[in-house]
Amino acid sequence: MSAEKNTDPPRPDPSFGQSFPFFFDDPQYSAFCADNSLGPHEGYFGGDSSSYMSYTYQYLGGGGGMFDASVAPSSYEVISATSDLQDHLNPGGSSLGRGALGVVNDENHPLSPNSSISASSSNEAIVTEEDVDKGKKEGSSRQKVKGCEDDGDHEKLKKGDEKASKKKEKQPKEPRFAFLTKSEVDNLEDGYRWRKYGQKAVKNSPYPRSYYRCTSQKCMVKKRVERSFQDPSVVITTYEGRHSHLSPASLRANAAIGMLPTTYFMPRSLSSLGQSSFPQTASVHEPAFQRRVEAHQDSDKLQLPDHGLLQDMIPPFCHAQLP
DNA sequence: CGGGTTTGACCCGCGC
DNA sequence: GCGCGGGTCAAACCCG
Repeated sequence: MSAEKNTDPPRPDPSFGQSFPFFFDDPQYSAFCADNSLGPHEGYFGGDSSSYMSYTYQYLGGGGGMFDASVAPSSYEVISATSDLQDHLNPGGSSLGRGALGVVNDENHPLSPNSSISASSSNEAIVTEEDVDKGKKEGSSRQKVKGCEDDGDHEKLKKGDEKASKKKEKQPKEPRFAFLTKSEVDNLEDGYRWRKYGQKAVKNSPYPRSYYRCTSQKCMVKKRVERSFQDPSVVITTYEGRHSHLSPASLRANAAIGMLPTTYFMPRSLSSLGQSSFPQTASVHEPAFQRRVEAHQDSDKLQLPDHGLLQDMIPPFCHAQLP
């Protein structure tokens, strides 16, 4: 995509924070915590709107990061994906304080009502009910629900029929995954091809929000890109849905190095958390996750919710590898 | 010419 | 019921 036009609001000078090393060699590909501190990276994973999972992990030097260098973005730094997305989307609201990796499933909200999270580490992430309520309010927006399934038939229905069908079959929302990224460019290279289909001014923010769809046929994945009002150097990218295909970049890269296209990298901290010197926490309300996490709590290990889900949702440079 | 972007109009659910 | 605001559509435009 060649460039946002200069109709965009003035870009802040990129003030990239302290970075720390990943497993890949290219020094461009680095990441840091939202507070620019080294150390564990925290996140939340949720299964549905009434569940969530929090975890903490550390990028271990030389062990592998969360990022697939072959398709990693080249001009920005991933701060984190966030559960305080709503806060960034809601300028003026109180901050949750930390960046966090999050699946924003839902009725547009990453966390369940009455939920609270605390991560026991040097990077504490706390989500309060207040935050949840705020997020709920902010997340009151909704999307049109297409009458068509994933059969790739994007033909427009007649307005009337469309309306009717929309009202009836309220499809469950696709899971969402939000990234905070320090970048001077809004539209981050993530290995997939996107077609912009809309742009809207964001209330209380000078920065517009752009809407993209995956250009691949039959792939209904969307992403929203906007700049944080609170920190204009931060780009908030929200992915929605699961790619039904591999990313072109991933395919290219894997072909180049003779890998199977389904091979991804996973941080050592995720594949063998027991080796991490940092404490991990996992608090989960969703039963399925709860069982799995509890089973690992004694060993202080973290269980990711669903690798398949994550692989489909997370941008290719962030794919997790099946253990 | 095909594919992507721009942008105003439109749709729709929610809150008041 | 109405207005607001987020999300989407689609025609016009741009560009390689």
